[in-house]
Amino acid sequence: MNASLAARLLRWFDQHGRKDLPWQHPRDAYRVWLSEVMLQQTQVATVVSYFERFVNALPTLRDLAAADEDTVLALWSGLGYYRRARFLHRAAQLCVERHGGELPRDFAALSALPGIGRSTAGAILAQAHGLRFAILDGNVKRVLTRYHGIHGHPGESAVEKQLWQQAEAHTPATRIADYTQAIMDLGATLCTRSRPRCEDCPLAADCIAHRDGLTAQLPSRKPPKSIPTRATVMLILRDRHGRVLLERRGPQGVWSGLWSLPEASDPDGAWRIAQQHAQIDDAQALAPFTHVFSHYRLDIEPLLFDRATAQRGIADNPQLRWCSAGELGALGLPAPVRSLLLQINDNA
DNA sequence: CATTCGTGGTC
DNA sequence: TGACCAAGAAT
Repeated sequence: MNASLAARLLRWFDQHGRKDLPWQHPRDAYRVWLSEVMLQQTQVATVVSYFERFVNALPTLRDLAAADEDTVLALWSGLGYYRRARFLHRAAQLCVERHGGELPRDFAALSALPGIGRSTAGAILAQAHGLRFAILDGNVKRVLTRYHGIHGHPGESAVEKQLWQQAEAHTPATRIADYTQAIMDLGATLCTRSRPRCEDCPLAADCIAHRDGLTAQLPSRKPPKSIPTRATVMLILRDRHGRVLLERRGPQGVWSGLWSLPEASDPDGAWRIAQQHAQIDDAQALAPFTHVFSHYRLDIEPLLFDRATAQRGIADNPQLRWCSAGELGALGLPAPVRSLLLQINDNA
């Protein structure tokens, strides 16, 4: 009989696991939490630089709680899923109000905080405090569906329930933090979605998918669904000093809370809106492009109104601001908007 | 339970 | 080059 899955994973981890990730040194609750939230639906290679910049600017939970939202969103800008940043910020403030400025060590209190679900709460308790809680992220799902030969998309509740059950069952009594890291490392480095390196895997001996040649079929794909296409005109109002008019987006919907360009549904509407904000004489259509979200694609037509003169009264509206190129770095901007404005500035 | 949240890399 | 998807959670 083979040694337990956990024992084999830990032995493998001691030799091949990742031990230099920036959130592992030091491995305190705040840093683990921040890393776990950044890593939701986001790969390690993308997160590392964001993480280092974030903890450098806001080294402690109290620093985060005391920061203003623009600072937090600017640090998050480009990472996507901006609701994560707003939840993170709010959760930090709740910790100061209710938990003495620290993350609670209690599962219920932890997972009651915004942005912390079952898996993230388990990861924090396991990695920061060595408590026996399971995680179930994409890596663990991939490892367990293959190891146990579980069919059906992991998003289905019945499948997910089964996976949680296995995740709990495999979690050992000791070395919880290492085990948690080990199973994620296995999924990230060996048990990858395409071309898994089963020849190096410590679990291959009794892995059902490996035995039956099903590693390419598991985990089961999400049933395909077509996504709609939407269209928008983005207004680039630029004054004689090169400043551009930005508008803060509302709390709901995509890019919530970020600074973006004013939008219209068509060029005529764009002219109307432009004239509300500034005196303008001409518009120049820039090259349209498409931005793809996970649930729809957005066709963007940028319209440049150059040499605009700001109307009076805009200063009264806190959701509007004229911004120089140098100020953009301190603001949270959607990735395509930041890219667009950089191009404009390069050509001007 | 299905939808809504970004972005960049991979094949 | 376009479809797919990666350390999920909230509603």
